[in-house]
Amino acid sequence: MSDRPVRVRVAPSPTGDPHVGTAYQALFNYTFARSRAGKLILRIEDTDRARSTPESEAAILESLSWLGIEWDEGPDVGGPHAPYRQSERVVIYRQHARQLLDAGSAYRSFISKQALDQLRADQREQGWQGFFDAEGREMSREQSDRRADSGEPFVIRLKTPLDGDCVMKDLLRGEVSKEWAQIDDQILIKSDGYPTYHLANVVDDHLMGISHVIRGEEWISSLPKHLLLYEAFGWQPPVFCHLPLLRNPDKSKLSKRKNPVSIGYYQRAGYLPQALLNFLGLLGWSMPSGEEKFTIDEMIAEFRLEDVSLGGPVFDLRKLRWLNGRYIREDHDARSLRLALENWALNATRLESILPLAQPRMDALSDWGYLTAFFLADEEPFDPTDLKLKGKTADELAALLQTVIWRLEQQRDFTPEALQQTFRELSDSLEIKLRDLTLPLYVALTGKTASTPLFQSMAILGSDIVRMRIARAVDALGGLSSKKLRELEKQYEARFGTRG
RNA sequence: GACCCCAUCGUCCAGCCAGGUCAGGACACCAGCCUUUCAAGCUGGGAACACGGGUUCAAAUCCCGUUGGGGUCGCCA
Repeated sequence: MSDRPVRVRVAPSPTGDPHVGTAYQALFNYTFARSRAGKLILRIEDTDRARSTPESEAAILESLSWLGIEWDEGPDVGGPHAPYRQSERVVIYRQHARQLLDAGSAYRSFISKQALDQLRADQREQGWQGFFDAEGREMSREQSDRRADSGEPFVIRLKTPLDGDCVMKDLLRGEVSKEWAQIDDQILIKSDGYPTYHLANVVDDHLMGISHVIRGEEWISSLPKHLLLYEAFGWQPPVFCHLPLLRNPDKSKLSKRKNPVSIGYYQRAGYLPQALLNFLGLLGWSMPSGEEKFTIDEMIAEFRLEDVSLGGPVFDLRKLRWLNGRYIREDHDARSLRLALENWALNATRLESILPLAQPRMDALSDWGYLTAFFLADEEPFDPTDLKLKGKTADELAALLQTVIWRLEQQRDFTPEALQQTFRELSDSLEIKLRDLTLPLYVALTGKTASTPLFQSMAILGSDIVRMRIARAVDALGGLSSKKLRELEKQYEARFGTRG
């Protein structure tokens, strides 16, 4: 299988902000592909039709391009295996699911979602770790067809062995084995007719000729299901390589609650794409020479997949900042730095969007600097004692600001009008006067109690920086315990529906 | 909780696979130098093989156990 042409893929799910974890996976896939004269395929895994959005997909492509990751095939550039968006390949998955049904490797399950919980609990009680639908497994094909034809809702499940071991091979870990009894009969086709990740990724990886699946460690526990699918189809599986997961400073899986994770944030905060990519390359891998500053091409020249280390690396912002500083100091003269600055934010368009907000507050041209500096910053320092809301304790305000962050996470349209609308609704439903609600936000966002108009300023700052600054305000107020957070989340969902 | 993965300075890595130099580099931290200040730069410093058993003349390196961390246990990916 090592003779096969190298074809790897990065397969993000367009369900939110472009994530640095995606960039990390993309970098290693890209580097591996280039080092082996192979191809990188970008595939959009949008089979979760409730959460996938075109905006998110566009943002992901844009972020990866910004970083300098180049893919050879993808939804935007096409390729011999188009389409590269899973929502456009549903027919293919259904055909393959049918094939599995015919072969007896999968079965229809007619259990309702409610009954499912009970059944699962029962099986657990009997000491069964996986899950299977005995009725569905036994059901004759005729009966199964009849019930399906009559319009009864169903899912298609993979028929997993009830005993024995599954022996898997991981490029970095060697052989890993797991009891089949631990593995549930994975749903392949959901009741909405869309495939789950497990089916879609195996079918696509095969059809697209993927030679190596390089993905996050979180997938290792579902590898048996994937392997079983390859076997059921009679396909040769690719080489699997699970990369460690990026971590928060407390070692938990990198999450937006504890660390900025959106690529867009790093862009807006003034990090250079080369530096961010270089930094990501330092996590789990190093140059043989020990040099820590390197270009992607230099990395490609030295990269060997088997050299990746397995400890979950902490995403250390301080080191990223240092590296970024080296790029700024070592790779630029005044002219090219000016260009970088213009490219980043110091350009006519951005300035002309900011200026109308400052103009009414300017008596001299020199007022411009202090009035608008916060537009061009990452963090904006504020006086924590300014962070208050009439009749609310610090804890209550923290909770309130967290609610605002969640609400903003769902805000696709970040125009002043849309933001105003959102905040009016927020103020109504929280029964807080809009004036009062916005005051702490001025402090968090602009560093001052009085500044340029909030919603217009927010629109210019952009969602990533806005949410980060509010999150920092929450921290400044003492933060929220995880218990408190869970409570708050419940209240939030009761009030505004489920969050992303 | 069950299963799986992982384990070198606070953090990121090198060393491990082919046991044998004071365990090396970087970030951060501290000190000094340079300097009109602050950075940057330079020099130096403190800082780790999780623990316990084996195997061996010899273990960070190989094996087992313990502990710790992480992941998974969805009609999310």
